[in-house]
Amino acid sequence: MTFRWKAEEGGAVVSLKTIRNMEEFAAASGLSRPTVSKFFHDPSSVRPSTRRRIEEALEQYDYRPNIYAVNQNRRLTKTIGIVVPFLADPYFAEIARVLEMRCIDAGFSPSLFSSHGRQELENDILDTLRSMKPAGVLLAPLGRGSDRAVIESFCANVPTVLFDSNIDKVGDAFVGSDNGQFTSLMVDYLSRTGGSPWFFEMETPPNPNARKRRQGYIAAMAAQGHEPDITQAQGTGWDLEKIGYEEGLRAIDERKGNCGTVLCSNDRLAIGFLAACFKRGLRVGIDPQCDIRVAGMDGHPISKYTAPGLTTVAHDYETIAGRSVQTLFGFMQDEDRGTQRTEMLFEGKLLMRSSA
Amino acid sequence: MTFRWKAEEGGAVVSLKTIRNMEEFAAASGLSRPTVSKFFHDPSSVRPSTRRRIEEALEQYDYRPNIYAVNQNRRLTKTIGIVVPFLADPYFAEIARVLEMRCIDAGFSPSLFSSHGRQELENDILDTLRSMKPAGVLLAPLGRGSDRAVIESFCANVPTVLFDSNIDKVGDAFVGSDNGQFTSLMVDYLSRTGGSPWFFEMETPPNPNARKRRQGYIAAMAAQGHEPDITQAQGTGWDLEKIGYEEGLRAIDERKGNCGTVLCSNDRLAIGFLAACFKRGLRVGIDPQCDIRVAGMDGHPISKYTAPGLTTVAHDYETIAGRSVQTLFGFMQDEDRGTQRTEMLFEGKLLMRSSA
DNA sequence: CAAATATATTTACGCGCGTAAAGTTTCTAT
DNA sequence: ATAGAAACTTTACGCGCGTAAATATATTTG
Repeated sequence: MTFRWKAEEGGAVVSLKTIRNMEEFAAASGLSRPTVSKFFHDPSSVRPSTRRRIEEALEQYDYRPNIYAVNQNRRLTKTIGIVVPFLADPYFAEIARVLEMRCIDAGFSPSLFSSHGRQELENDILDTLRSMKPAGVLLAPLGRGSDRAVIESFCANVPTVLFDSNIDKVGDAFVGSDNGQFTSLMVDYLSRTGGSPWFFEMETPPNPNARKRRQGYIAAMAAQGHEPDITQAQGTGWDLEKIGYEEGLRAIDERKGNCGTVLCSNDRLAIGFLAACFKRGLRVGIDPQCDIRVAGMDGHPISKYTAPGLTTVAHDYETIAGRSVQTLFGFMQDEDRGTQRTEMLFEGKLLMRSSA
Repeated sequence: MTFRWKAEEGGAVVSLKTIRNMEEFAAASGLSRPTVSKFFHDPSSVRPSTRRRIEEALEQYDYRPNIYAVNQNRRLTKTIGIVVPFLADPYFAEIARVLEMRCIDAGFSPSLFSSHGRQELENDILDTLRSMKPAGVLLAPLGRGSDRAVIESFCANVPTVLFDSNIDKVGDAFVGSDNGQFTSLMVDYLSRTGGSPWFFEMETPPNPNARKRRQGYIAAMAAQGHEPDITQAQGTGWDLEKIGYEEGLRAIDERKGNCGTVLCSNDRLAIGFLAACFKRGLRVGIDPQCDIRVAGMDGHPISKYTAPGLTTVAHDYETIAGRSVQTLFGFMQDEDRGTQRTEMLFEGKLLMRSSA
């Protein structure tokens, strides 16, 4: 038996047995194991005096129940899985951060995963996650790159709320941004303040929202009686600034400086495009003496600090995160989930800065 | 007992019992549980013919051992903890990504945590992590904001490699960048190509590397016979671009346009500073007709796409990640870890772009 | 083909905890 | 004070798997 010695405030010394399990901890606090077990399940479920005794013992011995033993015997754990397609993307980093905080505040243990843009990793993650018996999962799927069958079967077993990218009829709910509104809002603004924009996007974007944004652009232009004017960038993967830069150069050259106003499908593309403008000596901004106006969409954390500041439509991060978690919690209680699937779309907020 | 029916290719139908545990799975594959257990521990430890039988059964039944039961009975798990101070910072997002991939490739399950810049969360994470019995932990501590005692006691129990921020004598090893070299390299370059820089940093930076960079700056300036010229930005937290922007405006105004060359303590600060320059109408660049040269340090993913491209010193991400993981694996085997602590510092690479 | 060796089986215990049932003590309310 | 409820203790089983020991079977070697 191991002993360690701990100096008390008064100078007295008390022998502290190293606690190996709940049995020993219960003995140390002068209670029975079932009572202590009850306490860890819900501290308010025991008598206040009992609770105090346990909490005092807890300070002395810093014991924690073995999570593996606990989780083995629970049907469901207190874990909430959070899966994003690409964590190195600041948008997902930011929303994951907010989601994590909300889960922690609600007394759950978030477990964060990134698919790193790869289908086989997304599948592996869902496989792992299923075996973790999570209380629920917040999933932003790869989208285009997802294996629908895998995600579908996963959602059949685990309460899941999809966010960011929707997959038709999969999961208990979807929470995301109204991409159509994003584009129509921005097209409207750009048209009023200068001229209607051409659209700069990827031909094969990694994220399916891009498609909705394109459709939104086309619709918004049509509503104003304009022909859509779309330039598609080549390239695949998540290195969006690079693609925006390189293909931006090409686009600028093709248009021979006659650029007017460009709406980029997302902020990272726009950031690359801004670099391309700088490279070609184009002055960017809403100011009449400038050569081109550039706008983006997403409200990327850095968009405020580009030169010039990027005019964009920002996701409502807080609301999306809040509603995702809240919706998930609803389904976690619900016995007969799967009966009705809800979709929630939130509007973006126009951030007028000096680039357009 | 639950049955489900599965149509075979030939049209034949086979009854598939739902496998509940290793016992049932062993029965289904016509083997004993201990043998199957051995297989999952190491597939090559059973006879090839046996292995084939299990793998075939595995395809039919997609059974996975209960991770909680497995981990309860193992002294150590196959988990590797990865802890970063702030995941929404692209530098940490990027290095975490690389670390994760390396762990996966080595057959481990990375578990990713962000302290979100808060000490109490860092402590909680370490607490959780300890109870997870991880094989090892890769820890980038908050640094200044860390609770030394907590980290120390954690490292005493778990093989831990610190990265990014060093804490004196804590952990089995430290792997990071040589911040002194970063600054001396940059000061050297800037002095040769224009004039020696003044230094723009935070007064109370969230990351302790900032201190080393300041010292490096002072030393490098002294080596060239110059007086150091340091401007300290106010503000706390991780919103570095904002601080760089707002305090950058102040610094520019104080210097009345007479700015010369500025070296920012890190790229995010520099990005904010660039925005401040743009706001004040200062032309940034190495070109003689520009008003100011701006340099940063870190090799931030976006630094290439600022306008103008940011001259900076880049971390050797791949090497740092690789050596961190490799070092950790070494200590994981080692029985008498703790005898000697190693520190590895890697040099940064100068990225000459057009901002300085 | 027999002996030597490698591999599998059988049996059994332990891990740390959830949880149910029955009995005992403590609290609350009249 | 006393009944009744609430909380606790005791006892006991189960979860799914790791793992050790003894035994049985299969494979390799000469």
